[in-house]
Amino acid sequence: MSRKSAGKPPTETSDSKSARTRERILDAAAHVLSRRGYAGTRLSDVADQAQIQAPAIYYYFSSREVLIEEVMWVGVARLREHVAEALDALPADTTPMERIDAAVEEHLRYQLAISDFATAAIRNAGQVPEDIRTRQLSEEGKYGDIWRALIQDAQKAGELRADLEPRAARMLVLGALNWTTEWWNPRQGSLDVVVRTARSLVRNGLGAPAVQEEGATPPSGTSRTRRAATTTGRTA
Amino acid sequence: MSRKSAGKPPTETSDSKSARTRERILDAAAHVLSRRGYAGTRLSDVADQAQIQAPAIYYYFSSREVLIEEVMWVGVARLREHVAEALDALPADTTPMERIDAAVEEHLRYQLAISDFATAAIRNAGQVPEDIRTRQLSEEGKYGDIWRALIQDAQKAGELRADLEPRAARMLVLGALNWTTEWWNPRQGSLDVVVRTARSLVRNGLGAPAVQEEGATPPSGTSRTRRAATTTGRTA
DNA sequence: GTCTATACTGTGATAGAC
DNA sequence: GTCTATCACAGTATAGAC
Repeated sequence: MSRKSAGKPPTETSDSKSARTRERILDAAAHVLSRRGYAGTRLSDVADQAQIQAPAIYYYFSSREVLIEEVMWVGVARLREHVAEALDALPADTTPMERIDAAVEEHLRYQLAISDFATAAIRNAGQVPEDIRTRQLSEEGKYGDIWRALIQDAQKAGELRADLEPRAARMLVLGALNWTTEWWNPRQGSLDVVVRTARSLVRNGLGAPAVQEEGATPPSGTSRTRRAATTTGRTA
Repeated sequence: MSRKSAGKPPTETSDSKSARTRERILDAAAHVLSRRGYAGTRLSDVADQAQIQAPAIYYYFSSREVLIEEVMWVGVARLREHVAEALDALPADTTPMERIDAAVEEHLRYQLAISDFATAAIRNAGQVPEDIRTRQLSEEGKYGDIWRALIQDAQKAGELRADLEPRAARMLVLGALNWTTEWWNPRQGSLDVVVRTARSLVRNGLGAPAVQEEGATPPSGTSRTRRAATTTGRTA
């Protein structure tokens, strides 16, 4: 909310050519930022990637810093919105552990879909200047809150193993998920396999052994697992 | 192995003043590299941190790139050596899952102890130039091999849950561990708690439920857990 | 071994044409 | 809206004093 773009940026959220160019610059910046890092991100490279000339960037973003900050922000904010919506769409009687299961899947699929933004935000979190970092931390905090609640609910329901410290458990799980951008590659193994393994790892890592309800969340098949646990019950 | 340092670097591995200065520069470079990133690492900042003047760096390292590459290399290599030695010290009858348990603990404790080097290697893995990256990947591969073997052994022994894809499981676990440098802070919760939570998470996440052998690896107490599973059996 | 002084290169940002 | 031209500055690397 309240991106502090310069003074002239064209009618935001419109679908004009201008808005599309702006989005192209943002995509290009995410691409460069994720591979070259904060200090290594040159506007000339962003411009090349976006197929415009460097000075044109200043028409849409008031400075290099503002552009980079928006990329980092988008990386976390879109992920949070996506996961939050998916969780809201779950039926009311979904158990805490099933909700965690769904969050793992949605986080992974979305993060790997917008991997340039996610990777940019992840890799550069600790390398940006203080002022960007402060605002970024508050955005990351919002996403962390979602997971804090998920785990707290599981704990209250007695579904969380007792020897786990909630904060450490949460960060370890998020670490496992975030790290996927560093090694997963669409050409090297299917996404479904990663999702299935991650769900299993997290569910069994956090939860008390077994006690599987009927039909709820079977050990999952292979590919069509997708929205098994998340949207299935929508009609129920 | 075979660091390609310039032409004059003083009698390596000696404990001369020269060798100590070299180590100070390396530490300083790790410090700066982990917070500023590859492109943002300025030799003047490294020099400030090491309490020398910038040009003095060139007496010990032939170029900025060589210095940075050595930092990245040290980050992974020392971790690998540490974990490998700890695993070798385990008694011969240690079960595969107990070995994984020990590896988790050793990885965490060592990584967080040399966090500047580890963080530098982790954050910049995807941002360094192609040639450094290539050599770095081979070093990371060696460490990955250790974990590949650990998980393969567990699989052969039937201790690994069947719905886990070995490679994905390995990378997810390593991600959870690596990511700790991003959030763990000595002043914010004890290391023992993190280690205990991580061990529990991984053991239950990877392994078949329960089937706890007598006395082997109890759910662990609180702090003195340290070398419980790792060195205990040294005499056995 | 370490410092002072300096050459050289590359990049962020702006002014102003089209 | 986008480009050409240009400025100012930061940072690597080296030569050479001590």
